[in-house]
Amino acid sequence: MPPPATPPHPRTGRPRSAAADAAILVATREALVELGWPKLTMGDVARRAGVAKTTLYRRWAHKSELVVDAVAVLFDELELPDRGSLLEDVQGVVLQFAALLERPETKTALMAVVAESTRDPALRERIRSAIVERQKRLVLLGRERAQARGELPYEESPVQAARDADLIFDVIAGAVVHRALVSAEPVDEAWARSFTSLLVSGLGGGRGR
Amino acid sequence: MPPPATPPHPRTGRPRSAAADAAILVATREALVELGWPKLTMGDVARRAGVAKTTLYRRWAHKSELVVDAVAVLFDELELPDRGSLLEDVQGVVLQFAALLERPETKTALMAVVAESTRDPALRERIRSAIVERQKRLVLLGRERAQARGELPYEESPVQAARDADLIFDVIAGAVVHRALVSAEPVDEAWARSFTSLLVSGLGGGRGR
Amino acid sequence: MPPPATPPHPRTGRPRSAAADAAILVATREALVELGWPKLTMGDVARRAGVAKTTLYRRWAHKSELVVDAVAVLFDELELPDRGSLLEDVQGVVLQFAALLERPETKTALMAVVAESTRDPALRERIRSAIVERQKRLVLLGRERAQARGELPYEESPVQAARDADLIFDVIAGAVVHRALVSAEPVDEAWARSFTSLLVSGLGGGRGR
Amino acid sequence: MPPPATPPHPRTGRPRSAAADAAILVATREALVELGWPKLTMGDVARRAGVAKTTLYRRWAHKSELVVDAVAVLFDELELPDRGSLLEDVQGVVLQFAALLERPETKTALMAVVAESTRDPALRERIRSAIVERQKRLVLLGRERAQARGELPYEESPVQAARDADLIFDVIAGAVVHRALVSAEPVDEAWARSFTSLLVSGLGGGRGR
DNA sequence: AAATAAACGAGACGGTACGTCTAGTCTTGAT
DNA sequence: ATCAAGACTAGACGTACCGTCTCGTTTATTT
Repeated sequence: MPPPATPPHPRTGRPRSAAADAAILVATREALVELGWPKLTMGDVARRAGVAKTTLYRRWAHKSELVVDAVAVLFDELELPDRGSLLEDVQGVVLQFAALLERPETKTALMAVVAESTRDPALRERIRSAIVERQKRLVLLGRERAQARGELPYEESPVQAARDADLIFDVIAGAVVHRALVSAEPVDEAWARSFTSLLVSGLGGGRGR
Repeated sequence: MPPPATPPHPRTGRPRSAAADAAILVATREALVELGWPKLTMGDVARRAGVAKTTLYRRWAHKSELVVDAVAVLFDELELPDRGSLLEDVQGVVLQFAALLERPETKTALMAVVAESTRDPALRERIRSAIVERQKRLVLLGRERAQARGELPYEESPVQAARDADLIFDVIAGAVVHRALVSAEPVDEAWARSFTSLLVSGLGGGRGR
Repeated sequence: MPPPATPPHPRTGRPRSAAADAAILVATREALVELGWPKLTMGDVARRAGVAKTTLYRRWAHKSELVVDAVAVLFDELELPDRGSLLEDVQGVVLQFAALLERPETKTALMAVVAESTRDPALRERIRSAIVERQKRLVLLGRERAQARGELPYEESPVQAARDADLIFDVIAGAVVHRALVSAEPVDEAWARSFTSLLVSGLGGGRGR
Repeated sequence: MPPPATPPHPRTGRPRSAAADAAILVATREALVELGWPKLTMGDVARRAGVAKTTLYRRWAHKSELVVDAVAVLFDELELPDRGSLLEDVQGVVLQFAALLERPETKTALMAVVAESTRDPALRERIRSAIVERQKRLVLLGRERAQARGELPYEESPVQAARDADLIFDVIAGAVVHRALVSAEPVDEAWARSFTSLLVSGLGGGRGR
């Protein structure tokens, strides 16, 4: 996330410190771990980053935008190793995602910024572009593999393919988030297996529509 | 919501005003609609309810607990009218739930209190008992009906039945919440149909297992 | 200076703490001594007084008003002991006033609030009522004594008497302040003698008008 | 005001802009008129002068020194036209001085820098040399004229002459400043007449000593 | 009827974060 | 070495809100 808010006159004057950018994001993650979202303050982040509050506000207008940028990078660590079958691939990504949501930075921050975003379109867009859209790649990759294996048919239209990917993303991410944060129950291997099985075979247990 | 925090000596002295209880919850929902979670203040709620701040804090220790109670009652309005098939029943509850999440009170408050609860076990418990557990009734009822219709088999063990209900609840609620609040896309009839179809038949379209 | 700014509804609610009033004024004088006017901050005064900033701002809207009230009481310590002659009485009060202006609280604060008052009529009025008008008593007393001793004639009209007192006050206070703070030279016994002599006898050395 | 702070190596590199010097002082006076001392900011002065803040700080180390220099030149406009008698000469200079103190630049700035100077010896010296000492010329000139007219005796020793001039300067300037800024009453012709009369004849009305 | 006990409205209290502002310094590229 | 531009550190500003407290008052139950 190097240049979060581009300055209007990029030529003249002293350039912005890239070191400050990085230090602030690191400090934000640290503060999230130690304090959690509600006790994280801009002043504290500045102090941790060894930076003046002005420097922080010059880049991020609000706490929520700063936190989105600080946390987004963690989501990029998610991977989809080929485990041989659709079922096992989904199961793997579910557990990875659950582990990510167990990290104190993300656990405390994700729902908070989403909550904030319900009243702030700019923040909503930032969440979408920095987190949501980027992670759909996992769904696309998983489907490609399953199609190559013959586990799933090839989509008939690209429009429908995109819609399906969105749906599957909401179902997987939504279920894990809801289990982990709302129901506040562990997302362990057993749950992942049950969920994956349900997702692949359906409520009817694969006995038809 | 009956008296939320029972006083220690319930016999003597002036009894608590039931009118205040109600006025506070109404005022809280009003404030949520107008201001949203982050700008809702205890002082403002007290002013709207025509009540002193003391009266408010005598009943709810924190802003988040007040909001949970104020919002929980809205979830009790969810119903599961018998529409003749499992598919249509799920579709109906999905749309109802989506409509509820479109209301400004719930939209702004639900994720906020969940976010807060990641660091506050008491709040987590309050959310679970006031919202999560109460709404699982919809899953249980839906399953009973489907079993009666022969659309679903009867569970073999009560333990497994409970686990399955939890799972299904997380999947349905999670998908809708994620679609509506995180992806910030509309939960319309088309999406509800696709989602229901996926849920009932699975990724494999009913051919798998 | 107990009630600096009267609250609008004096009956209801928790009454203001008189202890806070006193602690704040003491803390202000301490801070003036240690830091001087320009480095005195509202937050620091609050900290010293063991009081929240809110409590301070509830009573004094601006730093300058607080300082006027904190310093005014020091001026009330000025006295006019009867030393037997007009010349010696004036000399005595000049030295007392000079000693007061040497104290770090007053030295650093007096000119600062006067400077501020050039743009703030309310502050100007506060200075006038809290300091200027109260100290004119010294001129009035000194004149009475001199008249009783036959050193000065009785005034013909009360209006003229008031005007003369104002004039003499401005001359004495002005000269001492200018010598001490603007010229920044010591106001010692020798200077006090010269000044008194000039004041009583005039430039012409008493040889006529 | 020639270059206020001489650079260490006056030979090499780009020479300082004399236009900047002038523009800064003009801008400072403008800002004083519009905003007054407390709201005058270095950034604003720089903007008004069309100059970078660096350029400003290269010449004046602190806001107060800049203001002293900007204001000092106004005091040089004071004159002592020969009005024929000591009494009338003093009266004239009193009214001129009062008019100067009525100008918003000086009214707001003079007491402010004096206040600042109570804790800053360098500033005190700058005020003394740029304002106080320069204006003593008026006292010296007035005395010479009065001596030539035979209204005042010639001093016996030059040391005593200097002391007397200092005293008279403090009395005149102090009285006018105190009347105008502390008592905040108008210095009009009537007051000037009363004051001059007191100064020349003394409290005893010329009968004393 | 009087006494007791808790609830009530009002608003002051300590504490703390907010986001803005200014002082004065530093870093860039251009003159 | 100067300049304009603008980022930088440091820290005060005055406001807002939280959750607690201290008043005087009200309303019930218990004596």
